[in-house]
Amino acid sequence: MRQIVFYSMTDFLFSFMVVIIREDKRNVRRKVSEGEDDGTESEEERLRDQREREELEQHLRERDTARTRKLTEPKMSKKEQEEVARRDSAVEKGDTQPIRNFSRQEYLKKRELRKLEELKDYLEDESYLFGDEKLTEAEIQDFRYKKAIYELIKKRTQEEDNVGEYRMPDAYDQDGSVDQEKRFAVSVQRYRDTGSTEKMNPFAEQEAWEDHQIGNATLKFGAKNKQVSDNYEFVFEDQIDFIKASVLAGDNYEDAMPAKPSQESTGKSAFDMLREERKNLPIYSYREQLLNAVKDHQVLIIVGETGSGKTTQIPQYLHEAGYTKHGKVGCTQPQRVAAMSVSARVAQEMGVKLGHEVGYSIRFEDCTSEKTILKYMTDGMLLRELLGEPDLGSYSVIIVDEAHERTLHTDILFGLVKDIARARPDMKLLISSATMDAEKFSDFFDQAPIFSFPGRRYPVDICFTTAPEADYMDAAIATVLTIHVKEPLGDVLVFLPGQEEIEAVEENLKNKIRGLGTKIRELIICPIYANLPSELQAKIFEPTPEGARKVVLATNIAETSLTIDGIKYVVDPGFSKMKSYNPRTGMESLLVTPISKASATQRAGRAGRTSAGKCYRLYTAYNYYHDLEDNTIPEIQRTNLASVVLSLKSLGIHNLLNFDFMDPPPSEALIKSLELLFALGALNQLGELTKAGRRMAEFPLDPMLSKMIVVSDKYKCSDEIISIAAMLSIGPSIFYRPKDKQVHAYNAMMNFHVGNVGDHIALLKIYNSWKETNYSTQWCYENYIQVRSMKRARDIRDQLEGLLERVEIEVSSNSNELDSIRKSIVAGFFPHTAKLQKNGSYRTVKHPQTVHIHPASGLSQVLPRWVVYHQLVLTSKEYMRQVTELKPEWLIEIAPHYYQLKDVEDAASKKMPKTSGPAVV
DNA sequence: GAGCACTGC
Repeated sequence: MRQIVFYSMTDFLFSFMVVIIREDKRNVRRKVSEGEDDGTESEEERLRDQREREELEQHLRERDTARTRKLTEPKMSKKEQEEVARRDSAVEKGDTQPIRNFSRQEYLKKRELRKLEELKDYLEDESYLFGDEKLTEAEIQDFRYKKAIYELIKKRTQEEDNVGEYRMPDAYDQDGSVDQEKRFAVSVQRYRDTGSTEKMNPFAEQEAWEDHQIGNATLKFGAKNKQVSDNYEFVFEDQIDFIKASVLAGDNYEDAMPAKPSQESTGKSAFDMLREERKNLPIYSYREQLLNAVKDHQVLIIVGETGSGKTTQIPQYLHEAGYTKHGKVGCTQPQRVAAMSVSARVAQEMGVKLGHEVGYSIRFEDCTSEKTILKYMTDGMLLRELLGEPDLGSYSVIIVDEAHERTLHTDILFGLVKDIARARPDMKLLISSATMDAEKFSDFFDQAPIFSFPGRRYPVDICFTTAPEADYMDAAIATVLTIHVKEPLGDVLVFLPGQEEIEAVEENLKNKIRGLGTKIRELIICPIYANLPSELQAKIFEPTPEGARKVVLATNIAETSLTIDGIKYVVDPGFSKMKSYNPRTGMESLLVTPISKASATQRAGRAGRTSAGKCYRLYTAYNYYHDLEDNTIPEIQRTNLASVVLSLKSLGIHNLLNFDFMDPPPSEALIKSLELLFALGALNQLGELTKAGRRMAEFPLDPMLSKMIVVSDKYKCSDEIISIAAMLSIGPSIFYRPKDKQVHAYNAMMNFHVGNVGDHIALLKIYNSWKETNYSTQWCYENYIQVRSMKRARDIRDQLEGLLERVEIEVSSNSNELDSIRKSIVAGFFPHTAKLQKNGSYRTVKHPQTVHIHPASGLSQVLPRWVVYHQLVLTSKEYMRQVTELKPEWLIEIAPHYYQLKDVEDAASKKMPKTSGPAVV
């Protein structure tokens, strides 16, 4: 939103900046050469200079036109253009006086008012959103987007009328030069003083920045022959101004951090040292208070920053206080790795073997025994345990750790665990979270007391840009280079939304570095995202060589999932990709969205893990306070709930709409899921779990996949079906497509689609081929397939195979009968069917909407008349992913309760050509 | 001929 609004202004000033930058470059060059031969340039240098300038100008021209093209704002009138041209020529002549008088603000205001009028009627009427004529999700997005812009403009014009023309108080000296310190002080003051932030002029920063830039122009051109300041050597084209707006306080950081335990320096045993270290943790001094609080209250909210030791220490304290005498202490983590590493650490501290008194339990791996009293596990694992032990009778304490992350499973646990605590007064419940949202947790858990203690962290300076950035990627690159040149050594972490952006930035940075040559220190660029093969991922953990700097370009993976030591600078453009789910259409989409304040804080905190750090936010403080949400929308409100509903039903929760959610999901999503489960035969008309439903709930899969497995018993192909289910549930990360070998990768993939068997069967072929090569890694490389994904598929398949026995399904193979495999698929996915239209698109059968076969599908060129699909995604179009052909009569045969003859008969009556491919009209 | 943030059972 802010990008577009401010775009025009940034762009407007761009012509000025070009001049400034050009001049800067010249000055630098001049400075360097002057030092050597007293201002006289050699011919060679002059030519080089000229060439460079031409290159620069060419580059700027290109970028200029690119930006102009993007611009959606109304163009300036001819008169206005003439005025600007006149001012421009004044600048060229070095006569800067007129610029300061130019009524830029009036022009902008006029233009915005015009825009306001255009949008007014459309945007003040909400019925577009809720009227009879339903809009698509994309249209609604667009509407909201425009509306937000409109609100901003409206607010601004109103405020400007009240405030009058903006002037920077006291920031400029008489002669027009800028006192930087004063100026920053004023800027900072703006955020401190405004008790009611509403009163702030939202564009103050923008204008301050503009004034500043113009001030620069004045300074530079007025001082052409004067001495240029000497405190820099390189000037980057897009250097960005930051203001330090706040400090993410480090808690107790000045307290002696325990020196890294080094075996040789002390004569103590490792065990003693661990014990010493435990006493140094911030939580240690609160031990007695904490235990008293646990004794007095059944439910307790614990707030402590990361690094306070709460995850490792609290269970031990509880054990020492005797809570493990009559049951286990269970501690949930959102991630597998966390559960494993934390339990290993605790076992070490307690001097026991992992898996005995201290253990962990995650999917595919249960490292516990009968002796286990402290059990770490993933939240989803506890949810699975609840299916077998609904009152958690074997636990005396449950700790829900990292509750602020609000994962889907954590959110469900909240409701369940709250209910159990009411029924079991002897059970203690601790909810542990980082600072955010403590009150909300307390409210939810019947006003449970909050126990908070400090963590240990170094302070992080937070810097905002003084002006919004039009292109966050350019800005990120510029910031990284500025840090590299100006700041002391220390690694940099850049957050980017996705793989594509990371690759682009990597490329661009490398080019820039090459251009700068050997004058700067070495810069090592490490990309990291989940789909990156693990051997390349490991690169980020390699220590940085002496004298060099490492730049880590990361997705959200670096926000919570992995921590990198040695990061001192964080660059945060303020965006991430977020999945959203539309229950009405059943469509998923992945959108680049602004992050929340909570994740901004989390990102900033990544800079202060091993020493004091700095965080550069590529947005303004105004954006931060006004445009960012406080918290990220919890996962439960933006996901498909079918499997959640099935689990809850099998836990005996009948009235789901009244289930005690901390943030209830949209009821539409719940109802959709209930409908689906009813159609699949997992629920009866009363909403009770059927026998089939109970069997389906055993599988840790989406209900449609579970149904497919349960039905495969009938078609005697369960062996094939569980392979397909495993492959489907690892998602789209099976294929590895390096940019330079796209064609090879594509051909390799198409090998599995020979005979147009459909994507499901192709997945089966991939799995079986891999199995035949004895799970060969080499085979994966040859076929551009990700080994990691395949290994996961094998794990899942093994687990499913084990579960088959539990629900009394025989493993039976019938690999020659592809149709029976297809029928099993249809039996699970019959609500996901679509029929070919004359124009080559598809229409879903039950809730008609236009969709297309995803280009990555093997059938995207074949276009069968009827297809069953695994998933709908909204990207550039509405796409069906993983498609298989079916015969329409199967629908009547398999799902007579769902499809009537009329749903499928028109295909038979209309004489469509038998050959595949769209009919020509 | 598009595009895949991240977890988890």
